[in-house]
Parts: sequence; C-alpha cells; structure tokens
Amino acid sequence: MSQAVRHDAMRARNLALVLGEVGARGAVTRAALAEITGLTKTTVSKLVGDLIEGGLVVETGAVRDGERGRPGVEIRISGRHVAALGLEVNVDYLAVCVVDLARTVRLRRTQAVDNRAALPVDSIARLGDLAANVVDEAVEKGLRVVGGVLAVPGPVDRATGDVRNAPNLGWRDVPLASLLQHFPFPVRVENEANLAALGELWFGSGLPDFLHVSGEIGIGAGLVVRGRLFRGAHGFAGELGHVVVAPDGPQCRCGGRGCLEQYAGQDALLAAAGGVRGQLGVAQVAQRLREGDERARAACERAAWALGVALSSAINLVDPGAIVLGGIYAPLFRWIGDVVGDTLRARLGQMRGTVPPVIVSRLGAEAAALGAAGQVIEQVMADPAALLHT
Amino acid sequence: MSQAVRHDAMRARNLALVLGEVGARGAVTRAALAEITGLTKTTVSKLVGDLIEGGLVVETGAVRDGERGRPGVEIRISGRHVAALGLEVNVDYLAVCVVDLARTVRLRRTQAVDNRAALPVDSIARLGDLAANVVDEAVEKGLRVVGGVLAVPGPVDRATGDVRNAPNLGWRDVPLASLLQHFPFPVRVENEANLAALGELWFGSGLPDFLHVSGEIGIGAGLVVRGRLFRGAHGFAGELGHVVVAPDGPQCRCGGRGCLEQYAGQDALLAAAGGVRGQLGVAQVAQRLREGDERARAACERAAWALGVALSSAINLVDPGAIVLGGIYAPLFRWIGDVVGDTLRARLGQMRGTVPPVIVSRLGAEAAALGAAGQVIEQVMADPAALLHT
DNA sequence: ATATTTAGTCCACAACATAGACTAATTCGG
DNA sequence: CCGAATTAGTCTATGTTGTGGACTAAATAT
Repeated sequence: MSQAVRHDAMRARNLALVLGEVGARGAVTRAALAEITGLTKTTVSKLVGDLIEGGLVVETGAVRDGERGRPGVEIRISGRHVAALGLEVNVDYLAVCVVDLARTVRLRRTQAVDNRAALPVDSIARLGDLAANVVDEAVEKGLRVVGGVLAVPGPVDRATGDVRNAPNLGWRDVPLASLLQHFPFPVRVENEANLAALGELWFGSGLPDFLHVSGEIGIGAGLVVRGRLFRGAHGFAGELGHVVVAPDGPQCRCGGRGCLEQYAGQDALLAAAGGVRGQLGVAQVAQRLREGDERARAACERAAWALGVALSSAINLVDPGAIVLGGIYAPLFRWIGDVVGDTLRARLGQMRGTVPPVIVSRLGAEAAALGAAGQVIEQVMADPAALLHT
Repeated sequence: MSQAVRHDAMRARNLALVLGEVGARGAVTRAALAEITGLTKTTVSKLVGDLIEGGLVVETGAVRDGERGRPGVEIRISGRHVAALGLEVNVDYLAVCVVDLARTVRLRRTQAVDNRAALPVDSIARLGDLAANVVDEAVEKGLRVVGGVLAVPGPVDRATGDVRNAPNLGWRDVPLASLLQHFPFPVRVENEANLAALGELWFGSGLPDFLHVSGEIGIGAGLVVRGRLFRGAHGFAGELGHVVVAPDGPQCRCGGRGCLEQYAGQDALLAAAGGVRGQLGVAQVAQRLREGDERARAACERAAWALGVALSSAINLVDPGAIVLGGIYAPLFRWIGDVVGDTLRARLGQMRGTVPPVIVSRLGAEAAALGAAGQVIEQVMADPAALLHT
C-alpha cells in the first residue's frame, strides 16, 4: 500500500530523481538537471548540495563547451564513498565483490569449493571470511559498505530470507538470515537467477527489457521489464527449467515429464554430448565443439531446439524485449544461438512482426554476484535520503 | 521516468491515498483515516473536504458504535456523480456498460451482431449508437461520464490505440482512435483478455494475484499481480493460446505446432465435441455434457489436459496466485476444472508446496466490458486530483 | 572594453502538512 | 440528571520545501 507523502518524502523523491538523472547521463550540470527534471534551478542546487555533502555525487571541473555564457559545473556519481557487497554461493564456487555507487567493480574474489559436499554452515562461514577480507580492503580504500545481498541457487523466502530447499546445493531449511547477521550492515538473500538478470541489466547489455536465462544444473530465468525485475505473486517466477517442451518426454525430477531441464539442463546436455556422466565439463564440451565433434554438436542442437520451444512459450506469455543467454549457454552460444533463434522465428514469426533478439550475456559466472551488489546500489539510488540522514 | 514532486503532487498523492482507503474499507471516519494513513486529523479533514466537494465521496450519518466519545461521521465512495463507460466489440456481440465510482454497474446493454461479417466502421458506429444511449441515460441519472475504454479481441498498439490485426474479428489496420473521437470524453482501446482479467479483479473474486484465462476463439490470459496488470515489454503478454503443449502437435494458424489453441481453443473443442463444425455452440456442448454425452466429455477432458499442461508452463514462468477460468471455460468448468487441477498437481506438486487454486470466473461475457469501465474508475481512484481541478 | 548569454545563488513567497489547543458529541459513573 | 471522561473533528500558528524573479558570476561575441 502506498504511503502518505509529507515534505520529507517529497524531498526524498526529488533527491532520488536528481541522483537518478545524474546516474543515467553520467555528467550533467545543475542547469541541465533543472531543465530535465522540471525543478527550478534553486531546488536543484539545494538537492545537489545535499548529495555532495553526503558523498553521493561530486562536482567535476567546469565545462568548456565552447558555447557562450558562464560554463556549468558538471556533477557525476561519486564512486569514492558508498559501496555495496555482492556475495554468491553456487554449486562449485563462492564469490564476493564490492561495487561502488558509480557501478564500478572495485574488488572481487572467487574461490572454487564443492558446496554440495560441505555443510551449509561451513560454506557460509567460508564465504563470510572471504567477504570480511574484501570489506576490509574496501574500507582501506575509503569506501563505506552500506549493504550486501547474497545470491543462492534456489527459491528464497522473501519474508525471512531463509532457504527452504535448494536441491542443486543439497540445502534444506537453512536459516541464512541468522547466519548473515554478523556483518556491520544489512545483508539480504535473493535468488541467483534473478540476480544474474539484474547483473545483466546493470553491468551487461544495458537493455531495459529482457528475459535472462541462467543455464546451470537447473535453468532459471529472470524477467526484467522497464528496468525492474518481475517476481510473480510469491517470488517464484522464472522457473524456465520446468516449462513443458514435450508433455510425454523424459521424466523430470520435478514430477513432470518433458521439462526443458531434461533437454537443456547442464546434466542432460553433458550426458548427450559426452557419454560418461560427471566426467565432462562445459569447458571441455566447448573444446570438442571447436574441434568439430559431431556428438557435441548434436547435443547442442537438441538442447537449443528445446530451449527455443520453451522460450517460444515464454515469449508468448511474458513478451520480453530480448532473450539473453547466460550461465552454461554463454560459452556454448556459438553453437546454440542460431538454432534457438531459428526455432523462435519458426514458431512465432507469423504471429508477431518481430521476434525478440537472442543475445549472449557478457558477464559469465560473475553475473549473480554483480547483480547482488548492484541491488544494494540500486536501493541507494532509489532512496538516497535514507543514507543522507544517517 | 519518475517526475518531480511538488506541493500539488504531494496533495494529489495524499488525496489518492485517502480515497483509496475509503474505497478499500467501504466506510471510514476521518479519525480512522488519520490512524490508517498516518496523516494528521487536520490533513485528513482537509483532504476529505476536497473529495466531498468534488462529489467523489459522501458523508453518511454519524456512527452509533456504542463506544464512548463523540461518534465519527463515516465517509464512503459516492456513486452519484462520477461514472465510466465500458465498451466491447467481440466476434458475435457488442456490449456497453456504465459503472459508477463505487463500482456499481448502473447500466448495461448487449447486442448480438456478427462483427466478422460487418465492416469495422459499421461495427464501431453501431457500438457508438449503443454507447450514446447509455451515456444519455447516465446523464439523466445525474452521472458525469468521465472516460471510456473499448475492449477488442486482439493486440492493441498502446501508443496510438489502433488495432493492427485482430484475426478473430477479421480486422486489419483499423484506426480505432480516430473513430472514437466524437465522444465528449476520452476513450482508450485495450485488449479484451487484459480487460477481462481486470474485470475479474474489480468485479469478481477480489483476489489480488491471479492469471485469468479468457477462452474464446483464441485463448488470451491476463496476469494480475498485486492488483496490477502485467503487460510485458510491448504490451503483448498473455498469449496463452500459443504456448506449446506438444512441439510436434497439430499445425496452428500462428505458424507453430501443438499450440494450446489447437487443443483447447473454441473451434478445436467444439469440433472434438460435436463433429460438424460451426453447427455447435458452447451452450449446446454444456447441454450435452449434462446429458452425459461421451464425446463431449472426452473433448473436454482432452482440452482440460492441454490447458493444464500449458498452465503448468505458465505457473512455472509467472508464478500466479491463482488461475481463474473465464470465457467458454466458465460454463464448462464443471467438466474441466478437476482435470486442469489434477494435471497441475501432477506436474507441479512435487516442486511447489502448493499449486495455485483453479477457480471459475463468475462474470461470464461481461468481464471485458466491466474491466473496461473499471479501468477508468481505477484511473480516477489513482489520481482524483486530476478530476477535482477541472 | 562592453554587451550578451548562460550558470548558479539569494530571498520573499506560496503550498501543504504538522502539532497542539479548542469545540462538539457521545458514554459512564454517581 | 449532571459532570467527568473520551473520542471526533476544526482552527491556528509553525515548519519544511519548492517557486519565481532578482542578483551575481563567468564565459563569448562584437
């Protein structure tokens, strides 16, 4: 429910408006901000003054624009004070990163760990150490880490931040919220596929509308519409892996049959490409593809066709502006992109004038950790007043 | 992009907040409104004063609540002044209705017309006459019609309000916007499936989260999340009819194969139920079902199974709070509801604790016209200041 | 060197919400 | 039946914030 608007809320919104415009345009003078926002020069000056005082933006030197008249002073987002922590637990690695308010990645660490074999508590403790290190380094650089988000591969209870069941990780009822309380700033928990999509939004293509597909053991999707993540009624939207490809297809672990995961999930793809299960990684498949291995090629084609079928359902339902393939699909894009695109055109081309373009994510495995940190930054950008008054 | 907030915007938002609370609770005193909204009694009194002056709310007599202290005066939405026009063109009928601000349906008219056989201009002219009549009647009742929305079965260009292609009606490039200009209030155009979903939201079950399925010749779906319609990047979301049920199934008019429409669309269902095409209506099939006709039963079962398969994909993707079956599925619900539910439970039950309930729409064919009028009402509720200042 | 132009600041003012005093209308207790 | 207590609603002084126009600052054009 919306809240009452008082003078402080008015100010908070206008601060966010100005900060947002500065972020969107990179560098703007106060005069230009007044023009853009419709606020008066007076108001913009006062707002910018507050933002400068809070360390969120900085004045850069005067502009020599060659026009006549007094040159304006450009304002830009300051990356020197406020920063955010991104954390990720995945099946076979831990990752942390620190991102500043200008969305520059200042620090990152990755550690290869088999988190399926470890206890959740130990994985989290290890991640905590890793995070403590980068936070210390960030503090040395003069940064103030104002919050963190942890990406986990599985559904997260939005209310408590706990994980009820993350099958890929072997986690059940892990009280994450309480394990993350020792940080000197709030840390929230969020689904990895959602955060990967947001990572793509803030650090990748820059498109405002897309469906990001995270190919891992499961296949998650994050839908971004007008720069906002779509979550559904309970926060479980985006389970692309269990969209039906063929209703009488192979039995899936979810209880259904013929789910996408059985055709294009990591396990199915590797099994089809290489024979002995567990012996082959995605990198090796890519290598074999480069060498022209026929079996690997056929496996990719089948997976890509299935992905195309599932995506055609997804496009009909949610009308995304583009399809971004990430996770294991990123290194395999050369061999699956076209088949996916052709399948979409065959199934959708007649109905819709244009089929959403299928593009590859440029972020790789970092996407989720970046999205996690980015979400904190986004929160600051959306409500800078909350930070200024503390 | 968000806009600058000035004093007038602050006031506008608080007016909307108060009006919204009055709408949500039916009847509230100023004191209760102050408590609920967090605004002071002074402010609430002033806001309510403005709303009364504008005819949007009325004071009803003092409350005798038995408590001690001065009794409050209850405020409720006034249905006596502001009203909205809902219009619908469908394949075989035209419909108009007038709804007041209290969301009471004040007038409705339906006319059976074969709009596929008629020229678009003639259909619209006929609809215009029908609308002019009810608007006159509304004016006689002291109502002020402040806007209208027209529901059409097909994708609508959100920018212009024109219809590029509505295959079920046989419309191509109909400049609806210009045909609707003669009304003394603005009339927008919107997709019929979306409006039917909104009709369900405002005049039906009252649920805030659901996917409404409009079974007609095509199968449209409207997704409502937290009381808001999800439209997708271009406004074409909800094409449930072309979600894949079986990738090698029957050829569909969209170019794909095995789309839901080929199993559960009106034509497919009637053909499977009755043999000779075009000879049978949904009402007759329902009659045969009541008589225990085996062929009709089998047709429904097949359609329901396919609907379940497509909906399981939809639920995985968009995570709706419930499934509401409308259009032709409403009269057939007795014979399809259980199969749909069973299919969903079989495909989703293991993954999700609970499967969204499958319920029937209570609105029938009026859903879209009601949703159309409701959308205007909703606009007034969301920004009453726009109406007060004119 | 002076006029012109544009950027940014200053100040009086207006709009709106707040806080608390005040009035109004009811119930409770004697 | 009357006064105390209680709750609803109004009135007034005050504070915060944005506006608009005057003013100062710093550049280019002539």
